Amino acid sequence: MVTEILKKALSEALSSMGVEPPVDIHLERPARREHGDWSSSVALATAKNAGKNPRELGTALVEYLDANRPEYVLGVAVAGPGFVNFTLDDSWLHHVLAEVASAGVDKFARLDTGGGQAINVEFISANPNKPLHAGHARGACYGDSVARLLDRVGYEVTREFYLNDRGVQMNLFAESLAARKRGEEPPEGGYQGAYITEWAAEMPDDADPLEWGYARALASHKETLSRVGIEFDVWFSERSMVASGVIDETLAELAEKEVSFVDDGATWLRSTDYGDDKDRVLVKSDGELTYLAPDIAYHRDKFSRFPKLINIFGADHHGYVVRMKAAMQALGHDPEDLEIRITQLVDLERGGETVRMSGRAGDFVSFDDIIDEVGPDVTRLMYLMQSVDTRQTIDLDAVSNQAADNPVFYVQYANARIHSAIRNAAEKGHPRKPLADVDLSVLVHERELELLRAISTLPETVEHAANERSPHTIAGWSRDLAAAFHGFYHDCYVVGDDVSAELTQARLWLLEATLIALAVCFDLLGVSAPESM
RNA sequence: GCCUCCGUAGCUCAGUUGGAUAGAGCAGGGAACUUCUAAUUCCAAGGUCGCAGGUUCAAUUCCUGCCGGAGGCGCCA
Repeated sequence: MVTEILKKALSEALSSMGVEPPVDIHLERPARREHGDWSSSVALATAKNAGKNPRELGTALVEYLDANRPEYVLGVAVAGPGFVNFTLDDSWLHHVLAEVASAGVDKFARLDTGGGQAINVEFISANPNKPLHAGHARGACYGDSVARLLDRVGYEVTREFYLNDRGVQMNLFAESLAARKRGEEPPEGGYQGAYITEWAAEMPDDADPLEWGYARALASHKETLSRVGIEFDVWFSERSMVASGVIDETLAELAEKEVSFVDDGATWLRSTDYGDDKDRVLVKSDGELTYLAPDIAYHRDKFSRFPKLINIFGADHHGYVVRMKAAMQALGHDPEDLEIRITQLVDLERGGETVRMSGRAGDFVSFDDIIDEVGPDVTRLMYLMQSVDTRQTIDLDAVSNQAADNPVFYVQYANARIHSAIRNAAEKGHPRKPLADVDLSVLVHERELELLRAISTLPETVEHAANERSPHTIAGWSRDLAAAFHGFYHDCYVVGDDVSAELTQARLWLLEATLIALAVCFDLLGVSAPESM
């Protein structure tokens, strides 16, 4: 990689003048083209320790590098307060193209920063007593895409869904189903949604409402998730922990480590010792478990299976973060190994009017409703376009009615256009030749180079997105790539009277590299890559 | 009161370990199709990066305080 060449050259230049090079020399792509292809602020960063003026150090670096030109470097200049700017021969981009084309979708922008470490990503974990609703959708799309990113950078990823399949909520659910089955109203505090009535009608007369309802809800979850390409590796049952006794084991361990205590007839977790603002009840004075006890047992179990856990929660569960980390620390785990990501809430609007997520009758906008309305690809993309740190407002009319203005279509349209151009070239007698037989150096149009520059940034973008758990970075990048492609497509014909056969071949490979980059993005985002639209 | 997130163009949002003249989309203004999909492209316009301090050669970015918005703080889950 050219960045390695430049870093090495900078390091040598610093050493030659007696300055200790930093461990990681920072290279960046200047925002402005006149600042060259690559830039380093290393002179600014090291000047102080070297006891030199940044600009003078930068000038000295440039003199050395000018006399000892690294590969690809056409020119090197000092600018501003001491930036060292490199201008490269276009051939570096031709080499990028060759590398991308030979790597293909599987290998391009696939990294090994994870080193094969096992990692567990738990997300959604909605109660198995109702269909998934709109509130689950953001966490679902985000969690799955984070898992895809981690997989791409070399982690062994397990997607896990925790099922709260016992307790008060499940009993109320069963009673509500049974009541509807008898043609009665659900009990006090029961579930009022229309889906209860629908499911009750499906339920056989001799079915156990709890077991049947549980299975029905689970099937509903799986069906909805499969529509947007989400599959879980593990569905972990809370009940299974009661059966296996690990909840009691966990409580015993907490007691043994003296991080729990009994007061007022209840058992408490001494979470204030670990930064919580109050201690939390594990076992109520009536002997019933709080939600916390099984949850701690569950995370204890996950740690027995994985060295690293990621949980994705909605904003309404953020209070849970401190106490769960406290519990894990109390059990002897490094709280850093339990990473909890919070997704902020989503407001749905229709024509500027807020859509109520759940009404008095217990009805709500379901995840399925959204997929029905805008389709799976738009659903995923609209949730992934934006950082989960910000509250999101989605106008369903805007994303469905004005589909033409939707970024999803903009990016997918690029994919379709590429396939169209390839088909056209083949029909006009220009099947693509093997890469080795094609001269890529004929790609000199600014649009071509711009597209190649864009493609070249995908590996670092994937690495960043994975590290930051930020799929929206990929969504934004794919938009930029599509823009670079559309610009190229507009100005550069692949086949035409003014286009030589050699140039057609080189451009066909440029299309191939663009397809590869798009395919990587589509995979990470979980959307489809249409060959025509 | 405490905790989390947010505050950047008219609107929705990016902004990569702090970097050069802060970027996109949409809306609004002006252009471009005899050839591969105009679901496109190009040009112009649009900014007190909430406010005030601090650290730094350099702050939208880091720190502190304040203002504003959202959410959470139960022997509910």
